[in-house]
Amino acid sequence: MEEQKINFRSLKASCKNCSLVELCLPRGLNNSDLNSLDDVIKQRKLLQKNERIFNQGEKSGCIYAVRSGSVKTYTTAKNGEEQVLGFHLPGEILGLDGLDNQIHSCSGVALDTATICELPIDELNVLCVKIPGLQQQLLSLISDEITKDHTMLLLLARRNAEQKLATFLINLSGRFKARGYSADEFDLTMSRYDIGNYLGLADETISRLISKFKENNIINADRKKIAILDHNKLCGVAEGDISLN
Amino acid sequence: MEEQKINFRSLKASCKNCSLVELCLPRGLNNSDLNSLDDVIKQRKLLQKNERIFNQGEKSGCIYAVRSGSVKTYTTAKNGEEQVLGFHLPGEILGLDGLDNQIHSCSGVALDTATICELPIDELNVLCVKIPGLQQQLLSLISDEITKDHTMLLLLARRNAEQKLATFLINLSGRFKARGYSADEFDLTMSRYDIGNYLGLADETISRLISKFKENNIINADRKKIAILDHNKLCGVAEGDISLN
DNA sequence: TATATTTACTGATCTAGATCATGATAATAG
DNA sequence: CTATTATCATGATCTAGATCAGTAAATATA
Repeated sequence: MEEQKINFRSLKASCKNCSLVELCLPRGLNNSDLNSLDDVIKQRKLLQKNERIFNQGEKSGCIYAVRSGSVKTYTTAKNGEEQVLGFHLPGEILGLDGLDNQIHSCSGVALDTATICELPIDELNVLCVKIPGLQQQLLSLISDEITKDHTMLLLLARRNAEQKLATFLINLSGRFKARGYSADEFDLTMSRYDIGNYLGLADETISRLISKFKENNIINADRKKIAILDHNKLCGVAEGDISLN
Repeated sequence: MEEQKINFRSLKASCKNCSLVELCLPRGLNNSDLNSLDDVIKQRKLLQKNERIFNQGEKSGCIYAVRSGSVKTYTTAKNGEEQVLGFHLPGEILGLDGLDNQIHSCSGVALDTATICELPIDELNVLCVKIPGLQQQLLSLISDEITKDHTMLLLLARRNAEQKLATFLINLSGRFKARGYSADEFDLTMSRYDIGNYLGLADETISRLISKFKENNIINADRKKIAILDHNKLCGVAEGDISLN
């Protein structure tokens, strides 16, 4: 009974026929290498909203790829308060902070119904020796992660609320586009509170800014539904070239 | 003439007899592995204050270890403004954002007279296959870097000015201690401006806070000279348990 | 279907920290 | 040794965004 439940939740899918092959870890690998990678992937899990993928303080021995849905990662401070570290879309990798196979310093949780691929680090390392392209791809992911964090430090330290939210929306838009979705119309899976937490702002500020962007005909928004009406202007706000009334 | 100058600046030193062996990349390697690592290290450079180690937008093909002195890393935004990403003490590694052997997304500059070890990434990768301990150590450094960045995101997004500066001082103190220096008395090599930039604060705020910490007998400070008088209280401020008048 | 709970929006008020300004001290250059 | 420049400290003022408060709409639960 228990086992059947687990089987039901592990999906039969492979990197080889995954549409994310050009965005995700397997990028650039040939067919035979893809098969080796598929052998290593422990299972693909279907997660419901708010289900955890991995937990801060625990050793999972895996990194994770989002296959569908969306995920947020966050750290919990000593006093219990949370800091959202990122939102992750299909094809994006999370859990790199545990890549030395030690405990994770953050947690990952599904923001909606999501499918996750688990990649055991030990087996991945063995495979990296055999497949140089995989090693390269992994290094590239690490560098990207560090660079992304640095960009975020700049955003948090030097930008005002308008710039932060505009940058956030432009970034999301670009990532949706890269995945074949509309760059101008999309649904947010995270709450205003999560966005505010991520950007170092109060959730009220996020609401107010969304209203302000609407008044200025830069975006349209109805709760989670977002439409970008004027991409250039939004970029102007993000860069600080335009300051709204 | 030119060549002689370069020779003069490259120092004869090896990981094997470096006092930082237990803090730096070679941690945990045996003597024979240390020799292999020494063979890979391109050169050790002596840098004067304000000399660059690597530049944002350039491909250096190396990661770097601080052997003596101190270093800051920073990104430069499109509009030219800088964001300090970190200050680096002896035994610490920088340049991991270029580990995929692509261009660096930040720059590194000496804060005072410093010695730097250059580690060519390609050769390091080859060596990692031969020396599993080195691979493990490198992964550990990467995970630490990502975790450190995440901690910094939390600090920037959720902490007030007092907490930020107190956390900064405690962190520095601990890193000095780990290197065999006094945890309670040390010299800052960076300016108030750099500290403020790093913590997302104005330099005036840093000056004011240092004065406030002095008034509360938590620290003593005379320009760059810092003495921590009450470590517990400083921790209390960092945690937000104590709020100063 | 009714009720409770969460999420989003908006107004009023407050304050932490930015900004502007000035002087003092230290480091550096000439 | 003196002049110049960078760094640091501190006062006065201002404001972006937090906090507090209340309502409305959507979602979840009974």
